[in-house]
Amino acid sequence: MLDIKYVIDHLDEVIENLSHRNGDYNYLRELPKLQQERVELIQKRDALKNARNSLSKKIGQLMAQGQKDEAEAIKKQVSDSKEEIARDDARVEEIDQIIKETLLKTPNLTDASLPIGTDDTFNRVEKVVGEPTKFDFQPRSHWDIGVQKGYFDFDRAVKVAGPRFVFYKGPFARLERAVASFMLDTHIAHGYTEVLPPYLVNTETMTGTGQLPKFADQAYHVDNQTEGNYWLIPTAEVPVTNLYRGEILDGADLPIRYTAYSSCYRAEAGAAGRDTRGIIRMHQFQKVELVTFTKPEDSFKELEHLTEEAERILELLKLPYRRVCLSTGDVGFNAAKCYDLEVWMPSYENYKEISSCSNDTDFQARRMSIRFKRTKDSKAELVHTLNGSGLAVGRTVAAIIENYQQADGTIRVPDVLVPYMGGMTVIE
RNA sequence: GGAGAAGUACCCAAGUGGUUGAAGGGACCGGUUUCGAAAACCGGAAGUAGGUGCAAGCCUAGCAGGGGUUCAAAUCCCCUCUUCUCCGCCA
Repeated sequence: MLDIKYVIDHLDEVIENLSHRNGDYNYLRELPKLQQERVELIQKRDALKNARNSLSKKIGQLMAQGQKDEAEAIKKQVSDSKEEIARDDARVEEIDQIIKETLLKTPNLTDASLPIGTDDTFNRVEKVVGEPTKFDFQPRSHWDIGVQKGYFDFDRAVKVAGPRFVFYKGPFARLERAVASFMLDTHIAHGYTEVLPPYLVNTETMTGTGQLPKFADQAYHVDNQTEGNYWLIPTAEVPVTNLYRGEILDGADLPIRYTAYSSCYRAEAGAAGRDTRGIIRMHQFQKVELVTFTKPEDSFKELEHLTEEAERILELLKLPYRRVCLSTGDVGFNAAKCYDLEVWMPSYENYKEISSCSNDTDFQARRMSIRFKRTKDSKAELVHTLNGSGLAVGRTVAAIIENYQQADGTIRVPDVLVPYMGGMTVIE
């Protein structure tokens, strides 16, 4: 959520910035009028309330002195303002609601360092690590390999759940678990604290990180008849970032760095026909997430730190990848700046997104009211929040299967994963 | 799921209709004492949001959340949430 005062004071600049994301944000021009009406009403109403409060106090005193008649006379006077106060209260509340709804559906401002453009073709490749894997045989896709070996079962997943679900079996199930453990262990060795969050969260939480109200169609809603009204998390970012919703942190504790493994649930509405083969785009997938809370002046530096932490996984797994800075038209709703990490995927003969690392500046923090104090006596300021995949586990497994496949149909286990596979060096 | 109890500021806690935004502790800050510390004693400040002002300050809201009664609500009424205890069920 943007700051109402900032939006009003920099209206043209804000609309100009947002226009680089695509879409029309001229509705923000309604805000100054609303805000003005709001302030005028508040001033008028507060004056009425002030008069009422002091008269009421006087009534108390008169009653205590036994001057009943005079008290009665004042009572009448106070009653008269009641209706007007109630009317003003209602209108202020109404305006607050409109302002809030307007701001909640408005995305974050993008940082000046982003390439300006309408879509992903304007994204800027910032670095390329390793080279596309070369094979002296015809490489196969991870789904061909998995289905043929019986380690991926898509057909029965359709029966049991539906399309875009999968059963992992045998060594592939173990590989998924190994990859997740390896990622977590790596991150905690670099100062991230492991968190195991709830997979179901409430509506306030989903609103705090920006999934609601605008993207309800992307989330699964779980509504039990007798108890509970929950949303399945689309990423661990949601519960973990909401950890400190409504709190004031000690500035000395920042940055706070968390890593969390979770399953993630996404409706993938509007993705029909995209990535339909394999395990690239599932309704449920596993991900290891990185979440950081920082002071405002540190967040862009922290974005580099967090992205490098995610890259570390790819480097240790010796997977070819590149880092891309998303353009203004491709960057997510919450983010001021976002790097995608893309892994080389032989079946696509291209790089495929495997991590998305964002600096959300104070956008989520303002929605959630997460603040910090530099010292005990200083004013509370909004923190900056960041998050990134470190990494998507399923896509990492797919990348390993494809990049580490061998001519005889077996798959070599990356060295760093061997201990996690119980010493197994090759998946037969 | 059933039955009870409770939710007041950083923590404990008094307060059942009228100068109570809130007694009293603790923690915190300053001081006395001490080589220094602890303890004790003295003193002090106190959070949040909105409005206004250069500022000091002033006004409004706020005692789990939301409604209601009243001239006036932490205090009375209704609903919701959460926590605790006992029973039941459960990985």
